[in-house]
Amino acid sequence: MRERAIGRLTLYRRTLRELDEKMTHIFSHQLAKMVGVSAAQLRRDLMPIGYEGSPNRGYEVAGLLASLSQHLDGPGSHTVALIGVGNLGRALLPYFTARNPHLRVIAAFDTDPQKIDRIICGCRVYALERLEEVIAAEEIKVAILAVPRDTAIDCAQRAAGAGVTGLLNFAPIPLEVPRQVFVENVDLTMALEKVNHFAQRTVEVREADHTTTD
Amino acid sequence: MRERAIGRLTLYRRTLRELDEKMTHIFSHQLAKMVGVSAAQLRRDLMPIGYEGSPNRGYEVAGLLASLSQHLDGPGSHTVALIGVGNLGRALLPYFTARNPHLRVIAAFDTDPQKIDRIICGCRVYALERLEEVIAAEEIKVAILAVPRDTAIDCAQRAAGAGVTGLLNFAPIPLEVPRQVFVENVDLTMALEKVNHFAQRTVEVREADHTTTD
DNA sequence: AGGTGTGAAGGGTTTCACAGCC
DNA sequence: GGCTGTGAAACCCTTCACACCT
Repeated sequence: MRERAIGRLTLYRRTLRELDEKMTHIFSHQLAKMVGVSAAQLRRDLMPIGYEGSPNRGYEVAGLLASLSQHLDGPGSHTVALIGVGNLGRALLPYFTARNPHLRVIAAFDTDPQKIDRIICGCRVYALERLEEVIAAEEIKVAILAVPRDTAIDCAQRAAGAGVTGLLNFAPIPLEVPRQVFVENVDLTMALEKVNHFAQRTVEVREADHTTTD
Repeated sequence: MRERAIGRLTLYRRTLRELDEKMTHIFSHQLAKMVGVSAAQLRRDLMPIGYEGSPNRGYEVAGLLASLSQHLDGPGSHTVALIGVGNLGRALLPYFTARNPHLRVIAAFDTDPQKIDRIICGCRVYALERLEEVIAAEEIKVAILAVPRDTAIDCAQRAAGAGVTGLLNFAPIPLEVPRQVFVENVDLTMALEKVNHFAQRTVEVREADHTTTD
């Protein structure tokens, strides 16, 4: 399915999980508003998963939830590795652990001897050398890459070699992995600079408005 | 300009900054590869900023850098506020501080009395009540929102009311701000679940490949 | 020959608008 | 009447292809 739409499906699921057992049915425009999309878009996103609502009751919450989970989750293990337990990694660990019991970070890797073999947020930190060994043994398919830029490409290749097929990459550098490995880049600095650009533009627009309003 | 392209312009600038004084000229395909985009896309992204390269030398690094900065940065202050110094916020502070000397986080806000009035990474933490006061006094236009979901909408509105025109939002909820305020949403849980989905799909594809290859 | 700038084509995503249904 | 599912249109973004330049 379309890349963008998959992301939104996870938002629908997340919202529905909290609604479950508070209400049994929901209309597209209600759910859409909670997620921040248009009703038309929600309905279109739902089309490929084949779950149908009824015109006068909307969607059955439990049923839609089940259908979404079936399409979003594969048959796999739903375990995740965290590569790099630095400043950012150490924050991501509790972040994901607290939020999503369905996707569990079960192994972390770092080079710092101070961190190796410690357990952080219920997750053991291994020496980076053991990356392939642990990922293969645990059959981990998803890795979060939060290492310094210089080592990111190497780490990504090693993870892919050990069986990882999905990477959430925080390093600001293009990875080089086999075609079938899915990479989602999150570039926080880019995001902040983008916000700054449009924020500055708004200032100009406001000032322009002032001159025309005066 | 187009939303996506602006993001990439920041990547070109970041890369060029490191190249500066190591080489004086660069071709589109070289820079494009470093950033992870196609050469055609880079040239198209550069079109609106009006900086022209020469066919046999490419782009002059210093000149392009200056031109990019002129278009990306407005006339404003380039200061940022961090709202919410919890698990994620405490990581973002050193992250941005270490990376980007041009955009400085100069004020943070939290409700935890333990944190208030302390200085973290050179940034003072204020009581959340003083949000409007400090943002207005410092003329901050950009804020990073890293508060719990329940308080995000309120914080965003207060920030916008105090003069913020750009928000980098980590809370998984749609904000409600005036039209002219630019919002960039970063939903880490969505990103991870998206990766998981495609990672699982790849497993299936691989297995399908196996059956056809056998 | 091997670059750049750009019109035109292509592909993906979102919105519109409406038939069909309860 | 007000909802759903969906073809069609609109929009945005990326790639192609090529004239032009050195």
